[in-house]
Amino acid sequence: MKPRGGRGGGGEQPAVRKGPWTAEEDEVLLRHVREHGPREWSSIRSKGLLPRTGKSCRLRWVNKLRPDLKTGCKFSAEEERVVIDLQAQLGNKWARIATYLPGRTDNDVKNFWSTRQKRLARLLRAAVPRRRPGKQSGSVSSSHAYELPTQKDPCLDMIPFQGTTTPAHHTGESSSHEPRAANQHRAADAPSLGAHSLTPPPVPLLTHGGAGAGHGSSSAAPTSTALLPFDGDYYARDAVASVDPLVFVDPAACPEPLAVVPPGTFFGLDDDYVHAGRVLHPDASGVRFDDLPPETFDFFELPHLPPSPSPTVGSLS
DNA sequence: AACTTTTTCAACCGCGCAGGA
DNA sequence: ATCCTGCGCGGTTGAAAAAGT
Repeated sequence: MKPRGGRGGGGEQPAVRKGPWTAEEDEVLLRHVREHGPREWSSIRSKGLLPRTGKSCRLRWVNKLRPDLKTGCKFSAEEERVVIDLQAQLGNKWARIATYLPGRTDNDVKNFWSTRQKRLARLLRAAVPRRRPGKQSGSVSSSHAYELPTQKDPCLDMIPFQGTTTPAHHTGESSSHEPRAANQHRAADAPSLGAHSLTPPPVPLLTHGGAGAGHGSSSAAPTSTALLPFDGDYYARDAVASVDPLVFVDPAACPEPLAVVPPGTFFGLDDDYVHAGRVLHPDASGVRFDDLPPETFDFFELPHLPPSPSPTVGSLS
């Protein structure tokens, strides 16, 4: 990464430096925080401690130097679930979502989400050319039993994390994931949340159209709402095992299935999908309906969905 | 081994809000 | 009431690293 060209700073202050931080700069910043706390960012430059803007200093602290950060570890299954659920409820309120994830920053969450979106979009795009829009209702792939999801399709209620919840799933199996503990400890930090895990107050989760949900369309009145318990691991892993499946998993992040989409829930998955990228197979990357941007579903000719609303989240905002 | 593609992550930018003058 | 300043947030960019061919 080459340093990006800086602009001249104003007045007598040294030119603003941009680009990667050096260890020396980090040290200066840390010292400042030690002495003054994580504030007065602007004074760092005005005092000539660093040729960095206050914003830059704050960002560096928040994203890299804070002592409580989880660095270098991928999002766990639990964290993924939290992000996905909260994104569906809050929209792209990354900072807010990050408060539910100890050791994660808004930048982490943002990056995680956008990576996911890109990956999923790419996967679907790779698959789309096989079918042209229009005309072929229900003909996703005649050689497969899968059906196109429609907004009314109850299958959509099977969208992972939302419809697959079963009370019986809570087996503690997932407790092997360290994030559980993390979330528990965080619960105390999130006053607006209830006690269990991150447990936000019951908020209607969108249970249809991953398309909408994926865009933080919390204000888009869900056609059906399910007040899910927001249980620590409502991945229905147990149920998962009994359903066949397209178990979408990110093997790197989670050794266990995250969720399952029974046949027919998704779309005609054929070899192309597999070829397109490690998906749709028990060892595939995490793919969930509600991850997908609406445009991803254009191809399915879903009824027109309202534009992604601003995340007016009733009980969480 | 070399090259290409994809993913990850650090950092910047612009905007909006809040608080103080 | 208005302006200014600092801060925080969300979106975006681009380099480095990893994975794939």
